[in-house]
Amino acid sequence: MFLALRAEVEDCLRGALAESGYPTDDLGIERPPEDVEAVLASSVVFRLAGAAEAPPPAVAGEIADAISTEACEYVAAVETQGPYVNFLAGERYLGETLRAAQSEEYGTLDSKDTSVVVEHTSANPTGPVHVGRARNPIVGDAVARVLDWAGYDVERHYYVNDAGRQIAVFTWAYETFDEADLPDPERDAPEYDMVRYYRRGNEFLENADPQEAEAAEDEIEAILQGLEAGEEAVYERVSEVVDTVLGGMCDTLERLPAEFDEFVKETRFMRDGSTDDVVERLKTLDGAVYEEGAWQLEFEDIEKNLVFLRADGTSLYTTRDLAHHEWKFANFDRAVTVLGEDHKLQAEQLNATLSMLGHDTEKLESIHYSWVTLPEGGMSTREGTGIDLDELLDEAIARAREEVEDRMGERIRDDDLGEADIERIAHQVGVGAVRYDIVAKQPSKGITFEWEDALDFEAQSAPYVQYTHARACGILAEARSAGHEVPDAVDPAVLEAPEARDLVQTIATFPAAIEEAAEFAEAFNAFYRECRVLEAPDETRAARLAVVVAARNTAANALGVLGVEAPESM
RNA sequence: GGGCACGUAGCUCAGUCCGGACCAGAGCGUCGGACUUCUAAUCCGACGGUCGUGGGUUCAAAUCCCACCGUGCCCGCCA
Repeated sequence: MFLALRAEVEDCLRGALAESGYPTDDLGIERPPEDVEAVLASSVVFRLAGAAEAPPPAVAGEIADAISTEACEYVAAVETQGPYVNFLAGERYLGETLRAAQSEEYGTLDSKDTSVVVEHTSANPTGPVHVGRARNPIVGDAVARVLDWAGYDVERHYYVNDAGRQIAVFTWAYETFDEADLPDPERDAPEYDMVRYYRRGNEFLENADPQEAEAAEDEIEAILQGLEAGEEAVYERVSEVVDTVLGGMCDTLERLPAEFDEFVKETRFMRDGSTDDVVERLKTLDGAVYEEGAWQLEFEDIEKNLVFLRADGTSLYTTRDLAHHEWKFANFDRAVTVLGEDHKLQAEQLNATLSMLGHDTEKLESIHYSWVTLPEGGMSTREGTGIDLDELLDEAIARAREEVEDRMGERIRDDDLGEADIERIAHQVGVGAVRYDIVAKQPSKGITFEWEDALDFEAQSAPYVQYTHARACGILAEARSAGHEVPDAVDPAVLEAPEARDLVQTIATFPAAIEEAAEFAEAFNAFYRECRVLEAPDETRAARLAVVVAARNTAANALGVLGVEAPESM
């Protein structure tokens, strides 16, 4: 309804401006501050400073007078307040919102008939997922959910690096070292088991005497060459390592949950010849140069050249990623990639190159996030420093569980929560708090990991919104057992309490701003405090029950978009 | 050294794109209040800010421009 209201406001304003002979290119529509009753407002008068001769408030009055609300469905009145033109919504707006929000699908937008591939995480399969990387699956999964909600056909992809030097090192190390010489794994899971070889291999390459190191480098080089040549045997050796580690990493990611429709391997674009094909086309570009035995590409506004073919004839990560993106262009309408900030330069070069190859890079979007660091510094899989995502989730659930158990004693509601409920709530709240903490912050900002901040169970956190959902469910459960029906149609005039009206107005903006979950929860809690539902007179109770259903659906969907579970009790 | 981000209350952050009701908001923490009531993981109030610093543009700047300071990332025939 909010979207329809906004469209109506735009029409009214544009019409009034045209009538008075003012430009209509910038309508200046905005949300007014909380203490103003209007749903939408316009500061267009400021932008008319030159064209209008009169003082701003007078111009605002002139515009307001020129608007007729008779033809409007949702706009009930237009007022001015100083230079601002304010638009107030009518009963119909509330009624329609309430009706729309009765649907469990509330907030979804119509299909856009556009496919979009969201690539996220894509961490090298070298070891356990650590917290430094954890922003990627959480942000990526939330982006995919939002796009899905917004009507796009979304596919989630994990791009698997199974062709790089690190993987060749890993494969060599796995085949070379003996498990008996390795430390015990930190956890009983495949990636924790495997990462020990990787760490040992890197350690060896750094510290071994030059002759031994060189022999190892020859073996690593042979693996890279084998992959480049498409040798099946080499591919199988590498796959054993990659698939094992990746399988373990995915078990961890599923706990968030972050799941994927497809795992796209780099080697795929070597085996099907598309990497070679890209290389051939790159060589013919104007910016292509052959220097010191390697093929490179020069850019107009990027200082650094892109080497796309090594002197030994093998391809590089970005070369394969070019083939990968051409494949995306061929199969999807749009593509979004979630990447760490360390990939910024690479992403710029990728984009510039794709555009030189004749692709429309407007269809691509990348979201860069900054690393999560520890107070004492960064995290590294190779060095084994940092906190693993498994560890964070375990701790989050354990702390949430403590919290649930603490609260059991002072619980008023007698709904007999059993051990299974405690387990469920601890899981929902713990994981939800972690996700919310990550999603609530702009990806570009650095985060220093602190247990206390990541695991906040109070206001402005996932549990805050989850709690409103549980409260709404509680009311509805009581209503059901008392035999109260939720009415099909509601006369909004019955909703006299300002808190009820305010809540419905907040619910109305949800489709436009799904991330305003906390704001909505606040409105619900005010309603909860001031408006008794079950003890109200019949007609009022019915209307308020409809509001509760609307609120429950809004809470469930706001959480759903963030990928957080909505508990029916907690 | 060059490029890109980030810098707002003690702490964690909104607001910055598209300057206007913002003489800046929220949560946490601190202090004080509210459970005989549909879940107190809630609610109400108080305290708390040179919007990194200095210039500039404008009727108007946290928001735009310039310089500087601090932090992070990048500048590999690694990914």
